[in-house]
Amino acid sequence: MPRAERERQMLDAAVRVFGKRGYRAASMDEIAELAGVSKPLVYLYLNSKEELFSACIRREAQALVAAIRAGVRTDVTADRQLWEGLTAFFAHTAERPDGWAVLHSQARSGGDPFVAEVVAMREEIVAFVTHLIAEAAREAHDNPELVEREVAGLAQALVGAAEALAGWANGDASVSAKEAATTMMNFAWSGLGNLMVGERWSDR
Amino acid sequence: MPRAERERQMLDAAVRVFGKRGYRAASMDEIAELAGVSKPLVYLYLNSKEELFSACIRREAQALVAAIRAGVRTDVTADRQLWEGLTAFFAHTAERPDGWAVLHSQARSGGDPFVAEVVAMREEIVAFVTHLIAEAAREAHDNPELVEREVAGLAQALVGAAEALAGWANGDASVSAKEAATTMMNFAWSGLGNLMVGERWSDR
Amino acid sequence: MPRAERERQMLDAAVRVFGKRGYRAASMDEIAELAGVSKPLVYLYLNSKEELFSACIRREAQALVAAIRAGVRTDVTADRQLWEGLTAFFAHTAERPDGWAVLHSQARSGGDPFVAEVVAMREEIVAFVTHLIAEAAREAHDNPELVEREVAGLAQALVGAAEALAGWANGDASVSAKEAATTMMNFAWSGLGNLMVGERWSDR
Amino acid sequence: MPRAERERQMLDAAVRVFGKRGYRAASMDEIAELAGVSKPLVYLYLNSKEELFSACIRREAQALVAAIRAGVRTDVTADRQLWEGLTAFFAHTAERPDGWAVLHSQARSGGDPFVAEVVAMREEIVAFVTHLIAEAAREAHDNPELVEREVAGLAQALVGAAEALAGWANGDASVSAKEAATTMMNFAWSGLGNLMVGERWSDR
DNA sequence: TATGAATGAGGCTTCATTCAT
DNA sequence: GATGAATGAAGCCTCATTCAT
Repeated sequence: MPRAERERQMLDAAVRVFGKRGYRAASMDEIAELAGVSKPLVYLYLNSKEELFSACIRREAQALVAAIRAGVRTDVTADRQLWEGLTAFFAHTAERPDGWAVLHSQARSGGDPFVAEVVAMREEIVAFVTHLIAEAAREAHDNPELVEREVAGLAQALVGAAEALAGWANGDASVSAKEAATTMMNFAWSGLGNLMVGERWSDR
Repeated sequence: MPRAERERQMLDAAVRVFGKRGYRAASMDEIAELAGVSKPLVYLYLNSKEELFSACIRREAQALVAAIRAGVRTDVTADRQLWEGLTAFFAHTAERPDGWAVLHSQARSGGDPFVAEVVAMREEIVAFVTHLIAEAAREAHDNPELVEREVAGLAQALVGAAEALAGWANGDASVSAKEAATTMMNFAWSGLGNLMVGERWSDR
Repeated sequence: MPRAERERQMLDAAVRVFGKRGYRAASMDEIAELAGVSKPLVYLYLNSKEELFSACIRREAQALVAAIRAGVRTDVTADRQLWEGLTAFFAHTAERPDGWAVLHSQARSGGDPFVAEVVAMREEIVAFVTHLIAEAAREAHDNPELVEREVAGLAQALVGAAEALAGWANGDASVSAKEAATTMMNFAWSGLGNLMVGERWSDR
Repeated sequence: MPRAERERQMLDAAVRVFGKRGYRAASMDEIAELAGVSKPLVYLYLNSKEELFSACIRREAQALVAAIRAGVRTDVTADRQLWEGLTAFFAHTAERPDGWAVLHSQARSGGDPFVAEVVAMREEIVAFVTHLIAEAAREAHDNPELVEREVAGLAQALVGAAEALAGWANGDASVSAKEAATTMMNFAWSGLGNLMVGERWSDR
């Protein structure tokens, strides 16, 4: 069997096991068995547990970012772009729960090198959101009161909210990607205060 | 030395080590040494690594919930209550970073029993937020369109956003609890759409 | 059982196993079993295979040097001192064959850190021999032709000859320490050329 | 590429790696890579690590013995023959340091089968030296006091001294083969006692 | 109350070796 | 003649946990 395919099998297995057990609790034995190969082969191709975990993080991070990019059209209004990005995000995390667990839960507790890798990906998404907020401000004739520092906080909050909703939507509640995205837009775009008086965000 | 104080020392050490290393990577040796006692004593008082970690989670969860409760007056409007709760939350997590790391990062990757414990605490906070949102809806003459299922999502999103902001405020950026809470209120109460046109939430 | 005694047991076992098998081929399992303890205890007391081997080298080197020093009186002529030192050396290596194997055969093939340690010990002995040769030159009214560089070579040769004789005397042939020392003196002090014409060195 | 040349390449690589790392620490991977061939080819030609190491020992041992034989004329006096043999020995070990390391340091710590092989070579050299000493005794009208057992010891000592000088001359000090051989002759033929009073051995 | 001494179990990693092409 | 792909076996090391005092 060619090397590339074997590597994919191994990464699939590793993402599954790391996602369920965490970095430390996962055992190379279990990963190798799930991949259907012997342990030495895993080491021959991926060198060490640490590099294997890094490879998982990188693969899943790139897949997630790519999915979001693919879901967003660039010739629509900022709020619409945000909605599309959120929809793609919820759809992707629902489709690959173990990959999402690796990125969201496990990479953060594995120590500095892994945290750095997942933080880099998160920064990319945060930057995208920040850009959308700035775009929206321009569309609304540039609100000068929105200082950069505050925008950064808003973007962090928005991403954090989406992350939390992803866990909730794919877990206890069973909510479609579009529903989750709409909830996010009502929350983040319209704001609770407006929701109280009946104003909602709508994708039409 | 009385047992209660010894136990507190051990829990302090355990929270510190678990917070920094994670459940699996933490070693009972390091905890005992940091606590200044011998390992058998740790086992005598706290039985096992698993129970010790559970005890840490419980203690930190109760402390966090108590801090939030203590910060919220009940005789003010719902949005004001929310602001006070957020302020208390950010202040507490800034004061006890290791405790917050245990609850937020480490407990989630330690396996089912621990996840359950921290989920229970989170539910308590989510319930409080849910209650506030319902209260607000009542204050605004009961907006009948807000169905329960959607409120649940909104509460999850709000809590997630706050969690993300906590990490951001105490980490890279250095933001005071009040600033963070204000950012949250602008984000969650006013909504980005309104911010764009210059409408902000204010605590006055 | 007190720690000091356990450590001695472990070092005894380690010297035996390292001496027979060499650094790489020796297994911590075999050492622990021969010492009558579990492997973790070996690690608790001696940290790693590398440190354990170093400890063996140091202990055996010090014992050998001490034995030689103890066997040499300082108030006799240089050739007599040399004879006494050689006798002590052959007696000691005959008594502790595994220790001698560690120093002579195994430490040299274990890599730089170990080589350095055994080289240091050898330098000590070479320095002692060098001193004796200089002393002898003084007793013979200071032969000015003996330049320092040549004395160094002579000392190396003498020590090398003794090392080779030790292996031979304790191995194939069975030769007493005194016989071996006498052979060495005939060889090194009188020289083959003189032996040919019947002149021997004698300890009387 | 013809088989003979490929085998030579492999042995060259193996001698280099075994000489530097020792038998156990050397890896077939490194040897194959240094030889520029794939591992299965090494096995096809040389069967196993053990046989490969044996082949290295045999090749280097034969080369050393051949070099010594080639350097000694048989129609000169015994001491002159000895001097020529020593010169050839020092020159050869200086030229092939890895080969000498294999024979001197590594083969001895690799276990019985290898020790036997290198001991056989050493015996050959010792026998040659023994023969020279007997020859010298005959030249000096047969000193009857030199019993066979003692001659064996003297030959061992002489060979050991030369081995030690080889390591010293090629390592720390930088001494030419002729200088080293002369030092050896002063030491072994004249004896320290005579050196003290100014009598040296000379090759003229 | 408190600890020095000790271990069973398990994980990461490496290596000599072979097979199918 | 030559190799990419693959593995059984074994070694170093760590850790949660207990016992005797």
